[in-house]
Amino acid sequence: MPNNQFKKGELYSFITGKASTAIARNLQKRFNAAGLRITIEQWSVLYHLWKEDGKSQQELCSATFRDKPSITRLVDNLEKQQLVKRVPSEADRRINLIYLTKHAQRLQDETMELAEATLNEALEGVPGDRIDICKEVLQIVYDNLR
Amino acid sequence: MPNNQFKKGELYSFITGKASTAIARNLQKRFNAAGLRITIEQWSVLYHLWKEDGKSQQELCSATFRDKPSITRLVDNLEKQQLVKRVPSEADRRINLIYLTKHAQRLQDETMELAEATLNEALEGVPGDRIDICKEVLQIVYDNLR
DNA sequence: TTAGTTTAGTTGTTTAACTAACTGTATGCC
DNA sequence: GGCATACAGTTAGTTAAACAACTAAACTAA
Repeated sequence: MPNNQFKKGELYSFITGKASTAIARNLQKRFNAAGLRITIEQWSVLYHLWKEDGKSQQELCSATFRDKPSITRLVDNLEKQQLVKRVPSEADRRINLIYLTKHAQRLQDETMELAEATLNEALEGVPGDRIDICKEVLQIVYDNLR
Repeated sequence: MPNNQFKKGELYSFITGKASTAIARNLQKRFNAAGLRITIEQWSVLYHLWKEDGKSQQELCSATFRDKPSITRLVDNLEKQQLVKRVPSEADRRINLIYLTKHAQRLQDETMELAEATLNEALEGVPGDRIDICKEVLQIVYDNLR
């Protein structure tokens, strides 16, 4: 059966992403309260560098689902805050490799704990198997539209 | 059982809302392709006015989950494009009531069809009962954090 | 009635997203 | 080698979000 049987009223929240907006705001507040002067968008870049340092800007584009100008400016701002450093690739001089500074390395544990706290608050009362289904649906949505 | 049993890897997508970003971009492209010069954010304001015309800016804040400055500027831009009109309330002169113009009324059917098309594409292959669960989880997340 | 408070909306500043146009480097092909 | 093309990243301009500070109107309580 086709799935245009969802009701019109459901349309809005899916499109506007109220849930993920609420999550992002909650985490940003936690960062602010902890005196961390980084934005969620900056954190999302650091997140992928913590997983693997020295990614190119292009790789950060794919990883964070952002376009090139967005990454240029995020890296600009992260560099101003001395959290990352652009290093031209030896092999291909078009490429910048982005490396974490010591300062940014130290942010990992604290911010990941805050992120987990936000998710625990967000998902309170939701059984694990429902979270899994939700996650799977969102992954399919992402794959369908990418 | 507590639900901090979700794996770290799941953390990122929930927070960054990649799925809703993908949905919004897809719908924006459909608007552009149809020659409609409105943003998703503007559409989200119109959406609530189509449901009930003449809302105050404050009511639009709650409905769209945006803050007051955001609504001020969205209404500014919608007014520039002759899509809405600010009308000072007779009863309380602090309040602006926002009314759709004829032009905006005509946009409803076309944009709603495009939004449904986006959601059909996004949710292709997802059984209806899984969509329901996903929607419920996102609603709980929103309620938990609001 | 008037002083203090709340409410509705606006303005200013910084950060980010999107599009388009641009620079510089690498690659592929003849 | 030289030219076309593709690729990595930057710059410019518009729209939007978050936060703080502000104006004006309405309410409250002495």
